[in-house]
Amino acid sequence: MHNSITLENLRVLEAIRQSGSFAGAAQMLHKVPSALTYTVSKLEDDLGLLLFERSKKGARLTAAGTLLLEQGRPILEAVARLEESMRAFEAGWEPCLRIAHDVILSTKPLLQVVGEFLDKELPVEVAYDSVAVGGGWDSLISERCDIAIGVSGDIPKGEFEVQEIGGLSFLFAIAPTHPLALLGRPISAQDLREYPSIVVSDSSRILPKVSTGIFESKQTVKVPDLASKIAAQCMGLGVGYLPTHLIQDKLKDGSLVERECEIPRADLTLYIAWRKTKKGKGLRWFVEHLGAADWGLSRNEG
Amino acid sequence: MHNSITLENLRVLEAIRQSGSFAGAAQMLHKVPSALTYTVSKLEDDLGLLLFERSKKGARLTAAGTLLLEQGRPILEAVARLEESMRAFEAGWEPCLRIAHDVILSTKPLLQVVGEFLDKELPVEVAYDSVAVGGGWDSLISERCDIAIGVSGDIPKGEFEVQEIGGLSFLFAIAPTHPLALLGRPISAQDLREYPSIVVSDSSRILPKVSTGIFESKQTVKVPDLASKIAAQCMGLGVGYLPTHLIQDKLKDGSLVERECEIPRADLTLYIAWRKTKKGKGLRWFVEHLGAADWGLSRNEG
DNA sequence: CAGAGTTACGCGGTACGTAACCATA
DNA sequence: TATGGTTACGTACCGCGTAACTCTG
Repeated sequence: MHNSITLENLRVLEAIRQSGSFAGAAQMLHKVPSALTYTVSKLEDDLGLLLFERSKKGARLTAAGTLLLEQGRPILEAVARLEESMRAFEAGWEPCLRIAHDVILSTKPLLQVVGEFLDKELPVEVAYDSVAVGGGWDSLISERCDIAIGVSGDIPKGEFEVQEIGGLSFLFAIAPTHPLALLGRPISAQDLREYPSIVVSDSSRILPKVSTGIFESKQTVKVPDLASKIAAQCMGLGVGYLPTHLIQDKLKDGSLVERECEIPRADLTLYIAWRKTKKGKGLRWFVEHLGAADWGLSRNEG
Repeated sequence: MHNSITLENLRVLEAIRQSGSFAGAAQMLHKVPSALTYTVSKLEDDLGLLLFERSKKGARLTAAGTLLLEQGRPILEAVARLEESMRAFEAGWEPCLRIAHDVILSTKPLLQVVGEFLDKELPVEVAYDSVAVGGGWDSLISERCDIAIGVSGDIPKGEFEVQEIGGLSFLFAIAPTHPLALLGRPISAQDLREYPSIVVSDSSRILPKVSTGIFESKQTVKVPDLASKIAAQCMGLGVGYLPTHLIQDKLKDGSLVERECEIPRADLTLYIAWRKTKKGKGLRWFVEHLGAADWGLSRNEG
């Protein structure tokens, strides 16, 4: 009476319902009709309910049978998904892959790669999160992600592996109406002190704070992300270096103009990074495809 | 390799996880440890994955085991619910009970009874729907509900059973500012023709339309439900009979006043109705409790 | 040695195949 | 007679209990 419902039972019921007869279901399941008679009869008197109306022309579900299968079908589907999950896990596909994406990079290439991955219809859940400039290492170290895209600078030694995805250069770009744009000569440190700078807040929680783009300015405006910084500089709120690849269109339509600045901003090499211990196929696949994606950066190779 | 996951397997895994050891789980399941070793080992090499890290102090789930059980636990719960459903069905509780509630009645007693029923924690889904005045029979006949509350008039013969819940009387009640309120004498049919009537639209789809409260008026305003009709008459938009029990407060605070009208409106006896063929315990229970509820109607009995 | 897990072995039940039987179109 | 369901019966396997072994605290 207890635990009489098994997955095999449900599969048998479902097969009978689908084919409309015990005989048809027996074929589907590579069994003989008498086996199904046995199984169904046993279940029926375990439950104390008739599940099929038998006729000489086939079998149809009773109300009880319908109720059972209506709730049973989703269970079978869940089990099928679970089996698929386990097969994938056995084949080396991790059940979940978390990607941290530095906002300094466009999301388009990432989304494209994610889309390609989803086409494989694997039971691998992909989660991605945008992190502030420089937040990738932090996310990786604190195990909030498995892959960080767009990390740079010193590589925390030992447990991580990296792959270069390109170089990032900066331009000192400001609104054409800004006083510094009209200067007519290279901008000096002295000039900079006279005007506010726009600074992206660093949301890194573990690594020491690395302020990117801080000049010695009399005022600074903190903004949450690079898009805001670009917007702020377009409005002439302040000045600062911006990643070349993100402001091509702004330079073209004149929202921003490039100026020479005496305080240089070193080029940055960006990487994808992940833990050496993680060896899932999903991670491999993503490292490979993210590495080959076009992030709009300068590349040394090819 | 296929269909290696069974409910019994999952139950065993869950017991081991809970107790933290094969020995403890064996006790829980009234089995011997070797049985679990057998079961788990078999599953493990069916899946090709280690599910537990065995130590001399117990057993802990591996990543694979965690994945399996994380998806497996909801499946076990679903099966438990399913078994409960079947037990209830076997005991005579139908899986779903649909109640049609005539808007002429307050929902409060209904909700109270539904609340009591839910306290029994049976796997019976209760659905209720409000139907327009007189829509109960229609809903019942077309199998859109199992119980109709507040039906009246002729009883479609044969296949239905009914139980009286009380009588419904009507008052000719209108806004105190309405010209007919100031008439100073009983209102005649002639008087009525001079002013708009408020009529509740009948949403009945199968039975012939029975217009409730249609006078021969030069104008009629169709409203979707009784609440709207009351509101409309309070605003002086028109006149008509209203159920006594629904306008007690309006009469008390003076939003409506009662007037005598020469065109009478017969009292109505209201019933609960259901199909004779339906014999579920839920239906029984609801008929009994809905019949005993206080609908604010006049009762003949005790 | 107490308590964990595993292995070897034997038994009982049960799910299933074979086969014979019955009923309908 | 072709098709579908049931019953009777024999069997193979599988899950489980018994028992002996191993390892740690």
